[in-house]
Amino acid sequence: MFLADCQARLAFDLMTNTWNAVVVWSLRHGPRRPGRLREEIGGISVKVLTETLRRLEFNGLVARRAYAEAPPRVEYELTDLGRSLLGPIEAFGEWAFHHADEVMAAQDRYEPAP
Amino acid sequence: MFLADCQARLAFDLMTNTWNAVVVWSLRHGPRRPGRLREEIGGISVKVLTETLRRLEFNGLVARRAYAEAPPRVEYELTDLGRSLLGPIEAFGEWAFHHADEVMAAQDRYEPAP
DNA sequence: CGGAATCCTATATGATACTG
DNA sequence: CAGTATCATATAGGATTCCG
Repeated sequence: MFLADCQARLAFDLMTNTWNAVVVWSLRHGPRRPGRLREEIGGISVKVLTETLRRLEFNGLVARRAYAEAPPRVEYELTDLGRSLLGPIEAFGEWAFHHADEVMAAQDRYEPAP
Repeated sequence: MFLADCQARLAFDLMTNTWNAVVVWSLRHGPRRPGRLREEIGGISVKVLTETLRRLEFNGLVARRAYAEAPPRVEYELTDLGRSLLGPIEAFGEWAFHHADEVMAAQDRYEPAP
């Protein structure tokens, strides 16, 4: 189905960035301003959040709206395309919820081959 | 549901490595030797494949079997835990299959904000 | 406030050569 | 063949500073 140069590699390029999925997910309930996104996400620098939002915008997952006010106000929200990704992302969230303990147990058990 | 330090961040750490999901997916049909994995995946170096397999092993997704033969033979296969990840991975593959054209169209349309 | 610019560091990846 | 070691590079990420 995928591997090498096929289309799913595209989806992987979208999701293998550390923050892409996290930011998409944090926009699931509606438009958000960058400052609030940073609070909700936690541990992401201004620079990386901006870069991530630009990348998501470039790929059509997120729309940016700037208002002509002072101080400036900007909001980001998911496009229809971005919302269509919430299901697959949630599938991973569900997986983690149900299997995180097994992963951690495996990590404890692990020892390198001789 | 996730963000910050919760469990789904664990799943993200598993999937945000460029090759983790690709390698798991390439093992979906059963045990594979490293050489064949490299052929099927394409574009992955020996070093990175080895590192990825070690990481998947460490997290309990993949099992390694070495046979005492000459020349050496090694096989990797998914554990039950690894197989449980195929569903979520496939969800992304399906998404890509259905939306790749929209993403590419968005990329063509994109122009940076002034 | 949003974000661009700069600098610095850590990590990821690849190519190559070498070992058992 | 499987895997390690080494080197070299590219990318990601963070911290800080400055601007409109």
